Amino acid sequence: MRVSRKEMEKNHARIVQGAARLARERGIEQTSVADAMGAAGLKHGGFYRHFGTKDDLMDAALNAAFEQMIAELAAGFDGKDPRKAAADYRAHYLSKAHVEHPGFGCPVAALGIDVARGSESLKGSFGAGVQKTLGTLAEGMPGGKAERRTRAARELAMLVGAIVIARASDPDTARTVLNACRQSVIS
Amino acid sequence: MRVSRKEMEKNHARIVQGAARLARERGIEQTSVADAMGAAGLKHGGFYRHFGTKDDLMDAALNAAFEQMIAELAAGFDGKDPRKAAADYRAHYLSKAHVEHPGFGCPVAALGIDVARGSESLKGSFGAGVQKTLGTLAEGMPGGKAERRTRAARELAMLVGAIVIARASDPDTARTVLNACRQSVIS
DNA sequence: TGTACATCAGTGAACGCGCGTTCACTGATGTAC
DNA sequence: TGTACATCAGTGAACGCGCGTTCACTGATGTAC
Repeated sequence: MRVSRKEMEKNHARIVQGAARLARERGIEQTSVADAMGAAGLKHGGFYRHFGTKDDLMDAALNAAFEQMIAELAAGFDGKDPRKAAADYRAHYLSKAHVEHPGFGCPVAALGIDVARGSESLKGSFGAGVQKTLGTLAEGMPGGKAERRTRAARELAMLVGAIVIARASDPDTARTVLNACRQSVIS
Repeated sequence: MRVSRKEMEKNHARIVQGAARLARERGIEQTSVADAMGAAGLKHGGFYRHFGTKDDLMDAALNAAFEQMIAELAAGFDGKDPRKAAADYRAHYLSKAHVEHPGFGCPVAALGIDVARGSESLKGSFGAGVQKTLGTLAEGMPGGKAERRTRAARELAMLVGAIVIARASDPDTARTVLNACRQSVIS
């Protein structure tokens, strides 16, 4: 039966958060509308009171995942030495926990290939998220303004590639690549 | 009707090659058995004369994609200055053509996330492919033996991350990241 | 504030579709003599 | 080499299943007075 507007907004947020987690764990196509509704404690029938299509949900979920990551990243830089913050973020990003729990991790590493196969609108949201990430990460890089941004882009590419490879490989190969990237000098 | 053993082997190879291309373009789950058979000029009904399950086909397709990439990579190193070969490979890897045509490109960048969500056997094949790739790429890196391998792992991570981000982003963001990685010093 | 009615968030059944897999069948290939 | 038969690669129809989406219905919420 009908719920209050406040309750509905909470449900909406729970659907998006659930979809953001499930999509990062299983993939966009492998996360069904019923899965996302179920994660919010609802049945699938009411889905279209919240979203026009599954694509709309996944766009919202992608944005939510980026917001989460960027908030964490920004918190790490807040009032701290930017060089140290960048080094800490790398260690955190390349951690065993991040490799093993994509559902709460970086959407670039978890959903990049899915988004590449998706709609232009999804790619727009993804690109915007990447740009915001680079903006914060650049603070921790050495050099002038343009140089910092270039280095941030390189750093993000290495981090994303390392996680993608680690998740898709046997434990030995994963360890090799993660260790190699942990030792990389930020330059 | 029945075809000769030689014809059957050719069909088998065409199914695997077609699946290797389609999986890299659309993803493993998004490539149907009928699609792979169709790409080989066959109807879907005969599939199970060639493979036990769809998973078996995708394992073969993944191995074929790695073989292709490693053969290309090795050819680039054959009899040439290893430093120059590594630089050329990077330029080739980060090219517009590679971003736009995943079907003939690196399986790490095209299928990494799919494999991460797949079976352990798929991850074993993937890890082995990564190790072989690192072995060749290491020849073009500076330093001692262990150092070269570490640098190769970092280089591959950056290349893979750059392509994943470029494919999933708007053209502006893609260009930013690709250019940043092209300029990176091999160290 | 209290009442009467309209609204609409959520439910559960139903739809058409594409999927992986199975199977009876066909007829060219492979083999035994 | 030639013949007779067994084999089996490929075909097309069929299966059960899960998917995204639709819809009639329910009853609590929101609103007009």
